[in-house]
Amino acid sequence: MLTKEELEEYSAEAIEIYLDHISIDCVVFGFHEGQMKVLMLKSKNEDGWQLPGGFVQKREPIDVAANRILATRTGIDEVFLQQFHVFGAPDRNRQHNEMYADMVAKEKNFFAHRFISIGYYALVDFFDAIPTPDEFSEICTWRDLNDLPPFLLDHELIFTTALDTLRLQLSYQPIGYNLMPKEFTMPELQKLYETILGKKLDRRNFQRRMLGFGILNKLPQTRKGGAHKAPYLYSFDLENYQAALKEGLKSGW
Amino acid sequence: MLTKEELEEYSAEAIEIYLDHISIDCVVFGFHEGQMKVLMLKSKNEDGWQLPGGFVQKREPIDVAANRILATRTGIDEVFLQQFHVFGAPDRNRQHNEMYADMVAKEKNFFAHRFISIGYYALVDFFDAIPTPDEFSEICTWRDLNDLPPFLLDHELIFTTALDTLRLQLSYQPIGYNLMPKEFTMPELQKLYETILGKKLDRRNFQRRMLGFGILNKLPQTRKGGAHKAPYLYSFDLENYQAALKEGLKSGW
DNA sequence: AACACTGGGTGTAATTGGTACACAATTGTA
DNA sequence: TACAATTGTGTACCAATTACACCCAGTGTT
Repeated sequence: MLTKEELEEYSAEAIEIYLDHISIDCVVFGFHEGQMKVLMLKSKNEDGWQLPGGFVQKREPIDVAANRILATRTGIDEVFLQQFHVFGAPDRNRQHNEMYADMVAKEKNFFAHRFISIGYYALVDFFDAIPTPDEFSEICTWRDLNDLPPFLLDHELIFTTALDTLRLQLSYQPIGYNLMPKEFTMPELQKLYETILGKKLDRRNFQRRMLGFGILNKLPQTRKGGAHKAPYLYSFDLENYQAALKEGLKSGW
Repeated sequence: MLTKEELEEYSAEAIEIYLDHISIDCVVFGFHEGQMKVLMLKSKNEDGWQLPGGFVQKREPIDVAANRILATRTGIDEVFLQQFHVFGAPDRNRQHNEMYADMVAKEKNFFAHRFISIGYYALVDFFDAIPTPDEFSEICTWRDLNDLPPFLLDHELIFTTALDTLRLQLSYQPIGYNLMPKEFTMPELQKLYETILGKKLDRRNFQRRMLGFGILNKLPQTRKGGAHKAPYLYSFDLENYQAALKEGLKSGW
C-alpha cells in the first residue's frame, strides 16, 4: 500500500497533468506458441491484476493518449489500437476509494474520483513488446488467455468485452497483420484464428477462404526444419490488407 | 448570445451537478413517410444546428445519462440506445470557447472546458417523439437525411459515424422494432432498410430473407385503402427479435 | 363490364459460398 | 525403405443469395 505522502504526491501531479474523470484501459493481445496472451499488471498494493491503463493529458487527443499508454508499457509505437467501449458505472473504481478513504481526503485523492474509462484493444507482435510495469505495479507480463489471474475493479468486464469485440471483428475485417511475424505459414495463421475464436477450423477451407480474400502473398520459400512436409511461407499484402480493413470482408446486403 | 449573467448562472449550476470533461451526444434516428430523419436542434446563439446532447450527473451511470438526455428531448423513455464511439479531439468545442472567451473567464465557464463526448445512437418511433428544445436552442425538430442543415462543432462527424455504424449493424442485427409502428407492411419495412442503406433492394428476396429470420408475425389483416392490392400487415415477434439482437443474424465463422 | 395499370404475393432456376470430405506430396525418423 | 505426420490440392454436396417470371387484387378508364 502507498504511504500518505506518496499518494498525495502522485495525486497532486496527476491533477496538474491529466483531465479529471476520464481514464483509458487497454486490452493488449499478443500471440505466442499457439496461445493467445493478454498484457497484465500485478498491483503492488492490492491482491489482483489489472489491465494497462492511464489518463488523458489536458490537451491530448484520446487516441494519442491510448498510444502513449501502450508505448510506455511495451516500448512499441504505432500499433493496431481501437476503441471498443466506454465503461461508465459510477462505482467502477470503488475498490480504490475504500482502500484509501481514511488516509487522504477524497477531493485530494485524484485516483479516488469517479472515472469513466475508454476501453481500447490492441493487437501486437509478441516479440516486439517489452512488458514494463508502472509505478503502482510490481509485475507487467503476458498472461495466457486460458490461465487468467483474478482481476481488480471491472477489468474482467473490460477484458471480456474486448474479446467479444475482437471475435466479432474477425468476421468482417482482416486480423493478423499486427499479431503475426512478417513471414508465417498458413497453419500458423490458422492457429491464431482458432485461438481467438476458441474453436477448431477446417484446415483446407481456412486456406481457401483466406487466400480468397486476396490479402496474402505466397512466398517461394518454405518453413524447413519441422519433422514433416515443409509448409509455404506467406506475408500480408499490405495494400490489399488496408483496403480490406476499410471495406470489410463481407458485403452484408 | 447569452448574457454574462446567464452564462455564469448556467455554468455554476452545471459545475454542481455534472461530471467535468464528459459529455454525451445522441444521434436520434426516426422514420417517416419513407424518409429517414434525425433529431436536431437549432442553436439560439449560433448560426447552425447540433445534435441533442448533455452531461453526466456526478453519480449517474452513462447509459442512464444518455437515456435521460433523450427523454428530455423527446418525451420517450426506454428506447433502443447504443453507444458507438467516443469523440476526444482536444479542440472539438473550440467554437464555444472562442465565442465567450472575452465574457467569462474560461475556468468559470463550464461549457468552455474540454469535453470528451460519448456518442450514442437511438432508433425511435417518429410519432412517439415530441421534439422539445433545450434552454440553448430555439428549435428542436426532425431533419431529413437528404436535407441536412450545417452542423456546429464536430457534430457532422458524429452523425456520419453513427450512420456508418447503423449500416454495419444492419448486416448482423435486426433493426426496425424501434423505428416502425406496431403494425406495418413488408414494403414499408423494406423502405426503411433501403433508406438506411441508401440503395434499392429486391422486393421478393427481401421478403423471403426477412421472414427467414423468424422475427416477424404475419397478421391476418391487410392494409386497405391503397390504390392497389392490399398488402399483409406484420408485427415483430418480440421474443425472437430480442434473441436475434443477442445472437446476431449471421454466424460469421 | 372489360380493360389496362400499378403494386403486392409467391415460385423457381442459376449462381455463389460454405462444409465435409478424399487423396497425393513432402519431410524426418524408425 | 517403409512409416507417421503434416501440408497442398481437388471435388462433391448443401445452403444461402441472386435474378427473374408469373399471378393476384384494387382502382380508374373507356
